[in-house]
Amino acid sequence: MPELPEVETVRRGLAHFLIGYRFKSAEGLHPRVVKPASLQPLSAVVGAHIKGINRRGKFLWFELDRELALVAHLGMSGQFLVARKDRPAPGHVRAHFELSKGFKKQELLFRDQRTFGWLSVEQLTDGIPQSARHIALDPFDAAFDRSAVIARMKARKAAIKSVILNQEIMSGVGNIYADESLWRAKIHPEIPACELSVKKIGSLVDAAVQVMAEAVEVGGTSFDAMYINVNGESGFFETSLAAYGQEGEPCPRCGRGIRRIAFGNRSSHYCPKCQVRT
DNA sequence: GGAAATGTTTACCG
DNA sequence: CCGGTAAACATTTC
Repeated sequence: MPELPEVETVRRGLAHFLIGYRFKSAEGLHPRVVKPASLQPLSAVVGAHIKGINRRGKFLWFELDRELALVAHLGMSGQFLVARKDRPAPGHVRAHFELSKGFKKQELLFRDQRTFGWLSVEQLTDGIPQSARHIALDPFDAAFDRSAVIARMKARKAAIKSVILNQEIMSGVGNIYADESLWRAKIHPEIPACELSVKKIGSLVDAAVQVMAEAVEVGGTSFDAMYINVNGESGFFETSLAAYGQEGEPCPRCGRGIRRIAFGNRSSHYCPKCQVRT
């Protein structure tokens, strides 16, 4: 379930287990796993040393000791698994990597049921891969400019929910955290952004940061040393969601039933009492 | 059988 | 050109 907190959890897991390792093999196992814009096949990373794992919004990349980076987007269902050879291979494995560091060996799998995720080999410009150049800073980036982002949001006529989801204004928020942030800030998802006060938009941005930070906390504890599932499943979803997926459940704040409405191809969930469209 | 599912890109329209 | 919406991508699960 990859939004920023899940991708960050994956990033931490990969960094924890793989920094310092060198790629020994790299193999795509599905015709669409390598993004068409990739400069090279996955084999271009063989021999490269992993210096770091970086992230912007929901984009992830392996920083290597060469010009190129291995970039990944998890799409809707992508996962990285640091697997063990003595365990059975799971289904839907789209790419396979072998790594080593001295005597130590690791096996990395990229799994993706729905195949909206991808991998690519790209050039970095100012440390950012080509495919993420248009993605705005996420709120955990040291250079994130809160008031500039709020001002850009305020200038939009579109519904606030599509504005908070716009990865070119602020990155990282997906459908789940959008609904949770709007619920926390008590904002109806369909209000045009320009009709909200700067203060109200500020409270929404703060709510997004807060809810995502809480999710990262929970997600960061889920590693299993034996069969390392670096997919960011956190347990956060079942226990802590106030609005998303809670249609008909009582609002944790006021007890009113959470309502679900259509939003493009998916849904918005909100409390009809706390989040009024004025 | 139908509906819905965490995301991004591209096409299209006004 | 811009902003905004809708569809497309594929598969599984409820």
